[in-house]
Amino acid sequence: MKHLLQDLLQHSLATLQGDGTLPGDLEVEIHLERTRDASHGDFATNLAMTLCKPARSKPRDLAGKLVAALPPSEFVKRVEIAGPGFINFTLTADAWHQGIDRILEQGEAYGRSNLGEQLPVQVEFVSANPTGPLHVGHGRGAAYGAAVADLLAAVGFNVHREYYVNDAGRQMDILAASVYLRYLELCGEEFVFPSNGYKGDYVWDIGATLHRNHGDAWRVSTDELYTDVPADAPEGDKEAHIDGLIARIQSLLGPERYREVFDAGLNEILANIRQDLKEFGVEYDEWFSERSLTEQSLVDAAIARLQEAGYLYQQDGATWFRSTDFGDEKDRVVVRDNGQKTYFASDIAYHMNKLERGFARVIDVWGADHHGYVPRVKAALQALGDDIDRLDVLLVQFAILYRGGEKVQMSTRSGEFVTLRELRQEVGNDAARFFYVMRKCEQHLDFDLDLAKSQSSDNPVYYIQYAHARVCSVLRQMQEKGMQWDRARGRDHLHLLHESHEQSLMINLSRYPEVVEAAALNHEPHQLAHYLRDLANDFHTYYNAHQFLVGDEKLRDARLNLILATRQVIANGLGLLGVSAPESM
RNA sequence: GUCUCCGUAGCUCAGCUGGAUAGAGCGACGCCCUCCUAAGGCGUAGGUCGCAGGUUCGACUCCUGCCGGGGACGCCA
Repeated sequence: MKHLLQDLLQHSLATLQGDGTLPGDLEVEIHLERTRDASHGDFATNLAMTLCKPARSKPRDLAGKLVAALPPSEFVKRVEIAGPGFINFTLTADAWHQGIDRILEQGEAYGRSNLGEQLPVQVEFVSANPTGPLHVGHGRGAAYGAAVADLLAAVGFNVHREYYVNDAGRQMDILAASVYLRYLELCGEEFVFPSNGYKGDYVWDIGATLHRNHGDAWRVSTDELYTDVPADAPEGDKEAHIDGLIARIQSLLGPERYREVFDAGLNEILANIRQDLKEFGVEYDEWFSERSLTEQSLVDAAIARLQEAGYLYQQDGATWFRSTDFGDEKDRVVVRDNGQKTYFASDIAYHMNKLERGFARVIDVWGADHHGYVPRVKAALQALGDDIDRLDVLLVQFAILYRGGEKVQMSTRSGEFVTLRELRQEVGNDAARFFYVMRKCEQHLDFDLDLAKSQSSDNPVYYIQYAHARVCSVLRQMQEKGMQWDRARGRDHLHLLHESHEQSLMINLSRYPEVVEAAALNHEPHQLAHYLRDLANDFHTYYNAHQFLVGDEKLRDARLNLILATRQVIANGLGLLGVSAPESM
């Protein structure tokens, strides 16, 4: 409907450009908005106000000319010029009625479009290190990333969902060492577990599996293990301690056995993460291995390209990237003085690879704590001659859990954090998915566990789902009463719907495609969440005010068409957010 | 210190990329089922949009500077 009016205005503009009222080379975006006040009609545009300068005419005069040049349309009931120069459109009842019919006609496809023209877009999200289970912070990235991806797909982009698996690097070595130490403990060795090691119970479990498979065959004595290993904190340096242990374990086990320990941890935890996300309704097209970058020498290739471009230099034994040339605060190390490449180096290679894969747009969903990281990644891509406008980094703030009005304390230290799985078990997938995307991503999220669990209208998820279930319930009642719904009869009598509740429901239903479009293009699923709440409110109000299963079958079917259309839109909208639409509650 | 996000009703937040008289929910108060789920609905009260400038026909929205709060600033990943 919005696009139709925009087309009409486009014609009008072309006419005025043709007769010289407006400059012919003018490129204008027609801004059309829903009116807040019914006395201003249904849609309004400020076109005449924005164009009065190039037209060198008064806004209201120009508005008059624009209106005069509008092609006629069966859906436009009235066009008025108001205020400083707004052009207000009032649509005919037919226009709204056709909208209802289109929803029933299109069903699940209602709200989808081909705006994206199947342009390939990559959305990379979650990408948590496989060093432990996903926690509630990752959950927000998962729900948000999945919703953004689904929204983009809904408006016609060819979306590629990807998880970057950090299966290389020091943190994974620390995990491997932690697993092996737990294994040694099961063999009967006694020592103080490193302060920097991973202490979660899951590390025990992996160590136990290792012990089951190999018995004491891979055991080494504590004395042997700690030879030449620097002391741990507080006397010594915890980083040097863990690095020393890793090196010692690597040499004692040899490459093959070490790799098995390493992979035991990696595979177990990654499998857990995949299962968790799958149960959360989050699916990926690709799990991209960091290790594969190294194996294909892509990291070396990236460093070589930066070298050729002249942006690398040596200092203090390390290799630095001159990111300050591109606005970063300071230069960054890509190869450490010990010869190890930094995480940043593989990230350059990864992003280079992403762009080479031909995505028109690459979207990274990161935790907001990585925000300082954005300039250096963009700097690297710029140095490599890539178009950094193809990369969007969306930063997601952490979620803070509240229970009984109190903040739930969490710390990643010593494994004391709430996992995503625990959250899902406590409040359910639907509430978790919805609550996570209720707020703008860059905003701190106060996640009220009690509210998420409550089955009342206070809880927006239940409120919306209940609207859906109520429509289903009406249909069940209809059948019990032996009534039949005839969609065509309903369609032919939509003109009987003249209650104000019916009108506002129809108007809101017609907004849905616009909401999906805006939510997708702005990467703001919360817009859809708020819309659905509003729509459900319209429905509940209507439900309370009027009986649907009335004796007059013409009116009854018209009303059923309207509420079935409502059900469809709620189901479609919830679906895009990964929330179910139950038939009964 | 630098960067970044935030500041709108008592609380939690919207505000459609600059529009017309600033909106919801919760909480408070007062109401509504011989009726398709009261897991619902209606009404009332509640605001110097942090402060001060600027940009213009027009600012909650954009710019600058303050004030207040969260977060980030490693040869970690």
